[in-house]
Amino acid sequence: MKDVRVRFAPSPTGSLHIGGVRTALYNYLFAKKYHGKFIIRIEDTDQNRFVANAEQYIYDSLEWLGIKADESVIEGGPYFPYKQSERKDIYKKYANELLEKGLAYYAFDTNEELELIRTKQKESGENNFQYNAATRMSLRNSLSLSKGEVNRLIQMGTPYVVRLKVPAKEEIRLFDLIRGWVMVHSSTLDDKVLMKSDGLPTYHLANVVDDYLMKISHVIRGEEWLPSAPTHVLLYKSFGWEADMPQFAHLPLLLKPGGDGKLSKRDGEMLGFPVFPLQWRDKETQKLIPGFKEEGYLPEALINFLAFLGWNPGTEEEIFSLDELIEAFSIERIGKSGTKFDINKAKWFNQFYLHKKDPSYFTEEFKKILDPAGLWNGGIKLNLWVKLVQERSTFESEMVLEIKNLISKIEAFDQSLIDSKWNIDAKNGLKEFSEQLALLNEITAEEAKTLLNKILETQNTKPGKVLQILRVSLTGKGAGPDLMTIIELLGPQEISKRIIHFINRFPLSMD
RNA sequence: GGUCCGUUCGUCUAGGGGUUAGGACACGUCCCUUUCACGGAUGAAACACGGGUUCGAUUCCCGUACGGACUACCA
Repeated sequence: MKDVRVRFAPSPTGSLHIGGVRTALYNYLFAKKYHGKFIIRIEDTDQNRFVANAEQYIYDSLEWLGIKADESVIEGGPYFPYKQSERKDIYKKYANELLEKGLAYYAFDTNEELELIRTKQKESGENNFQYNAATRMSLRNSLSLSKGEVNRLIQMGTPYVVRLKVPAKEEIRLFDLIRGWVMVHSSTLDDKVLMKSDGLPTYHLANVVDDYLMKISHVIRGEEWLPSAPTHVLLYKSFGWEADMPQFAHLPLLLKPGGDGKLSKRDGEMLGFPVFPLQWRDKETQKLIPGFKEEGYLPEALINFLAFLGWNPGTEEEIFSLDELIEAFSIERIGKSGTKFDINKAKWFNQFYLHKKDPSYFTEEFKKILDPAGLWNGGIKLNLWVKLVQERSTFESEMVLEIKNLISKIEAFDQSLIDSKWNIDAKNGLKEFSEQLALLNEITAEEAKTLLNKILETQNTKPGKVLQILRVSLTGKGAGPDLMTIIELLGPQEISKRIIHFINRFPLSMD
C-alpha cells in the first residue's frame, strides 16, 4: 500500500455533529493503523453558510476526544494552506486547465432561469431537470453560444459558472472499499458546477484538486457522498490523475433512533440526547445546546461507542481504548447498512468507564462544586464519598448530586416509608443508637454495624424492622449507598443529630 | 419521479450453502445485597417476501417490498 494519507474535511457551517465525529475517528484510526497521516482540511468555500466559531469548535471537539491531526491549519504541514478559502488561486488554475482542454465550459444561466425550468418540469410531472448532454445545447453556455458572444458576455462582466462537461454516454465505474464496484451511467449525471459565480470552487472541484495535491490515499467519508463520487471519478479522469486517484470508502450513515432519516443537528433537542460533542450555541435560537461532554460523557466512552457504530472487530470484545481501536481497526470490517443511534448503549459505555476511574479523578472537580454550596470544609474524606457513589452512577453529575444530598440537610423524608415502618420498636432502637453515637467522635462502618446490632439484640428487635427507617432518618430516602459507610463518613455526632431531629419531627401517635 | 446504496432479535452486530443462528445494550425472572445500584445466572427476542441455482439456502442469483442517501452556483 502506498503511504496512507487521509483527511477529515469538515465545512465550518455550524457545530460538528456526531456523525462527523465518527467520520473523523475512522479516518484517524485508519491513518494511525497504517502509520500514515491524518489531515484536517477546512472546506469553507460556502461564504453564505460560514459560521465564525465553527472552525475552532471542530478543533476543540477533536482535541477533547484525543483525535490529533498530523497536518492542519494549526499544525501546518507540507501542503499548506489547509483551508480552502486560502487556496482560491489553485482552484482557478485547475478550472482553467479543464476549460482549455474542453472538458469544462462557461455557463451564464442565472439561478432564476434554472429555477424556473426546474419548477416547470416538476409541474409537468417529468423527471427532475438535469443540466447535461441532453439539455446543455438549449441553455446559455459556451457550448451553445458563439465564441464571440461568450467573449462579449465575459467582457461585460456577466456572472458565470464553470461546469464540468460530462460525457453523454459512458459507463463510470468506481470501486468502493466498503461496497465494491458501483456502476453509474454518465447520462444520469449533471454537468456539475465546478466554479461558482463568486469565484470560489464547489465541493466537487476543491475536494478533488486538494485530495490530489495533498496526496490523499484514501477518501473515507459519509455515504451521502456516494452519489457524487462518479462525478469525482470523472474529474480525476479529466485531469489525467486516474493513476493517483484515492481509494474510496463510503461510510454507512448514522440514522435517527426511529430509523426515519439520517441523524441531523436538530434531532438532539427533540429526542433528548446530545448530537454534538461539545456544547453549541444555536445561532438562530441563541440557545446553548449541551454536548456529550456537558451531559457527562467521558471522551473514552464516546470514542468506544462511536467506533462500534458501523464497525466491529469481529470478536466478542467490546471495550476498546483509542490505542486498541487503532490496533484492531480495518475498513473491511465496516458494515454496509445505516446505523440507528441508540443512546442506551452510549450510557452503558459511559457507566463502564466511569466505574473504572480512580476516585481521585473526580475529587478536584467535586471540591469546586461543593465549596460554593458550603458543603466542603476540607475535613471531608472526598475520595471515600466518591467511592461510595461511583459504582452506582452512570454520570459524574449523578455522583456529585448524590454526595451533595448526603452531606447537606435533608429537605424531604419519604412519607410512605414513615407510614409503614415508623413505630415504637424502631424508635427505641434509633434513640438508643443515637445516644451511643453521641458519645463518640468517630466510628467505622464495621463498628457502626456491630453497635447497632448489639442494641437491637438487647431490645429484641429484628434489624430488618429498623434499618430502612434508619436510612430514611439519615438520608430522607428509602434507597441509596451503603448505610454504614454513610454513618462512618458523616461521623457519629452528625448521625446522632439527624436521628434526634427525625424523632422530634415525626412523633408517634402514642407519644 | 430518477439515480445509487442498503435489509440477521426492539437496537448495535457476529456468522455464513448443512449452526440448538452467537454476543452486547435494553427488557423479564432469580441469586448476591437487611435498601438501591454493581456483579452473577437465566429467559423472551431475528435471517423482509417471492422465485430460481442446489441434495440442501438465512447465506449465491433475480425480482418485489420496505428503508435510506442524493437529485443546489451547500457541503
